[in-house]
Amino acid sequence: MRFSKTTEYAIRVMIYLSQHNTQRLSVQSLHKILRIPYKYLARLMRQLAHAGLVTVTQGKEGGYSLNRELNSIYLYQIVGVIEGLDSMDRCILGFSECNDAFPCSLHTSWEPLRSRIKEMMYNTTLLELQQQGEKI
Amino acid sequence: MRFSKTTEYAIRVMIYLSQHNTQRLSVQSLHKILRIPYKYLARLMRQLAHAGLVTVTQGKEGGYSLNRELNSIYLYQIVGVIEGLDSMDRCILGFSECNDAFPCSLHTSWEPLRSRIKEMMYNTTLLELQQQGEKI
DNA sequence: CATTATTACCACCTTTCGGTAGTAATATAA
DNA sequence: TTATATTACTACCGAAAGGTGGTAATAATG
Repeated sequence: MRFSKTTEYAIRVMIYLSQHNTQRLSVQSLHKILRIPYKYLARLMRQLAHAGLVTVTQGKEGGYSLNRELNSIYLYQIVGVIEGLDSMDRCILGFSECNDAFPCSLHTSWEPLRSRIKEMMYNTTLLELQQQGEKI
Repeated sequence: MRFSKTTEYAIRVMIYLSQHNTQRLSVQSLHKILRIPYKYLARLMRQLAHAGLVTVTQGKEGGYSLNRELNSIYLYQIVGVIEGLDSMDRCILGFSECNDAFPCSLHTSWEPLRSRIKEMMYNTTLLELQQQGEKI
């Protein structure tokens, strides 16, 4: 019951970028600060850029920064890039046929929770997260 | 944001056993009915037996059945066998230092959801699940 | 123009998860 | 007591996730 490590990385980077919104940050510096493996992070950043969540500038002095306003980048979008959006609609037991009319045994217990999680991800932007001001 | 496939298997098997509580079921039959890979399921059943969730009888006519009353086997125990109990207390971003006093940026958003999920797993027994009477 | 700091790209490596195969041990039943 | 249906155990296989290394392309700056 968790995000993949890559999704954790993605969220952490996006939050960090939102806390340093005006700057352009290199993979090197993000790697050092967030302690995410350099090459792996480099690939991840390209993926986020490809998905349009960040902009990238090549060459010396280049790097990454957010592509849009903080309040227009939603948590579900970040998760969606890595795990796919359907990960948030999935039956907890993995049955593709599971729905309210033909529920699996866990459906009644899980559905309200699933829907709250989804709601949270669809309502939370980087602005809210940035305003939380992590202490960690 | 999901259980591992193995955890899904484990829950499905336990629910099936609870629906056929009096019987002793072989891996062969469970495999055919639930369409879980035979040898993989065999190993999983041994794991569940080792954890004390099911009892096993060897030899011809042998097989598995629940070890305890339906209302004394909790969902968290099944998940715990496969993913470990700490999976339900884990910070959503993977920070071991994350807590209410020193939260990560997602903590405030995630904590209420995490705690509801945990609550559900600690309050749900096979009895409730069996009574759901899945249509799938 | 040469140097340097960066991203881009590609191939590979390692670990974990899911899955398979074969053989030994066990117990029932004919 | 022999055949058979089961679990037990161990080793291996394959795919996916996570991680590394090297080199080319790009662009700023001296």
